[in-house]
Amino acid sequence: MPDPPSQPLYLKVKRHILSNVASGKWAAASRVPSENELVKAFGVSRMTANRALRELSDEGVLVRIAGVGTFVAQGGAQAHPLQIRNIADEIRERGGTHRAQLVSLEKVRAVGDLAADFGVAPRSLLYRSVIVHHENERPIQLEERCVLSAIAPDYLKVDFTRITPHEYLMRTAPLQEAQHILRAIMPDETTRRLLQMKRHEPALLVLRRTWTAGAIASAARLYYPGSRYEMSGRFRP
Amino acid sequence: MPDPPSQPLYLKVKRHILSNVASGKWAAASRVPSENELVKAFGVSRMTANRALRELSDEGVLVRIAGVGTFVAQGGAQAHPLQIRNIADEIRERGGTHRAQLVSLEKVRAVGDLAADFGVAPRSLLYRSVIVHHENERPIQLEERCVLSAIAPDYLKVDFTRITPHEYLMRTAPLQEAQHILRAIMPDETTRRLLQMKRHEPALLVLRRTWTAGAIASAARLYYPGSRYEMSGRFRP
DNA sequence: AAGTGGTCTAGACCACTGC
DNA sequence: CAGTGGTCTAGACCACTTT
Repeated sequence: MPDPPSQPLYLKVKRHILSNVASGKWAAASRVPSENELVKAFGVSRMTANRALRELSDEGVLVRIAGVGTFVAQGGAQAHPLQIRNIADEIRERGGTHRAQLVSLEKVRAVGDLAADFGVAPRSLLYRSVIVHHENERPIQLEERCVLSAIAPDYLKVDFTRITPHEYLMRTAPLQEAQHILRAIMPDETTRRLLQMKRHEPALLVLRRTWTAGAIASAARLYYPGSRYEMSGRFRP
Repeated sequence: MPDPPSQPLYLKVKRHILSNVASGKWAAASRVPSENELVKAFGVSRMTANRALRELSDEGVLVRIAGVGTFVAQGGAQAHPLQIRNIADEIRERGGTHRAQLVSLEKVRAVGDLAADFGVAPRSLLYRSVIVHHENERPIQLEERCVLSAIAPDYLKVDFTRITPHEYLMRTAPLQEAQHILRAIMPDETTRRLLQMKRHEPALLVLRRTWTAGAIASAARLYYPGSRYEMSGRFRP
């Protein structure tokens, strides 16, 4: 079948299953199609169906039992101290007012560090937004975000003073997985000025990458002034 | 080749690569054997070699670049901010050696903020330990911890060069709930010296409080050098 | 042109579970 | 017994990078 391999077949199968699980159409503990059923339904080889199911199992979405079948995993009710929250909601909950200042919004090619940092192929088309979020007119977060153009084709037309990238992306590409990296750093001069920080004041840097069906959908660098921000979370192990 | 499949072949290949990476024989950024080289070396098919390399790539051990090769990933000091981990285990998992340097271990009275933090009456009896944890003889965490004397009566007699406070407390007072607060700060002079940090280098401060049966059992201030440490976590929302 | 990784196929054998 | 997942093979085509 010499189809135009626009995207890998195993990803198509993964996405099909993921969307059914995410929408709740396939409830937890319910059975998903077996490898042979997927072979017939998608016209792929068993190895390809196997890879889709195996990866979803590795990711915790499915549970496989040899000789029995494959089932939707129980959705763990876990509390995460580092939630993915919308900064505007966060500020409003504290009773503050949120304002977004758009610094730049453009189309870029992933080259060098960008491709490596964000884990995409070199020269991929990305959209990049830089926004300063203010709480009560004081800058509290500098958000530098890159998104895959394929995920959000209209990204450049969005009015990010009215809606945050987080809100927009949640609508168009519901995330499945996220990675956070936290560092304490000294901000560079540009970052320092945008956040109106004093000299020698450290910043908290959060690198956040979100994934949809195995592909990175969006990567963000979030800078917080050390003196004005803290992250906290409470949970039960 | 109908060998006794005592263990999957792709796991043998993975283990071979992992042991070479963990032992440092294959340094970061160095090249690992290509799929075809593994095919010859292990007598497996290319699909099997591919699976071994792909999974190690998914796990962050390797980085693969199509058309170029497969390389050992840069392994930084990493921890999950969401988990409460034992720093000694964390270091050992990275293949490093852990050493604890006891700075002080004493009995203190809860006064002022300390009493408020713990929610105990002023002048209550607390135990306080200050320890510098080293990874490969470089300081990586300064742990300043206070525990309720009622929770751990023998705290002052423990040899904290052999067991971490975390390990000890897990035995005597299994925690039920925890709170984390993360900040980027400039360390004071004492902290800076204990962690052998450069001037103007920021630190990551984690305030951790744990509860047992509704009462605070322990409160810790964990300082990490910003240049030598990062926390990361990956999860599904 | 040669080598790399990325994907895919159409078979195969195995151990296991449920009927 | 038929069905399941777990693994493996020997090919194949592709896009890419390096030489």
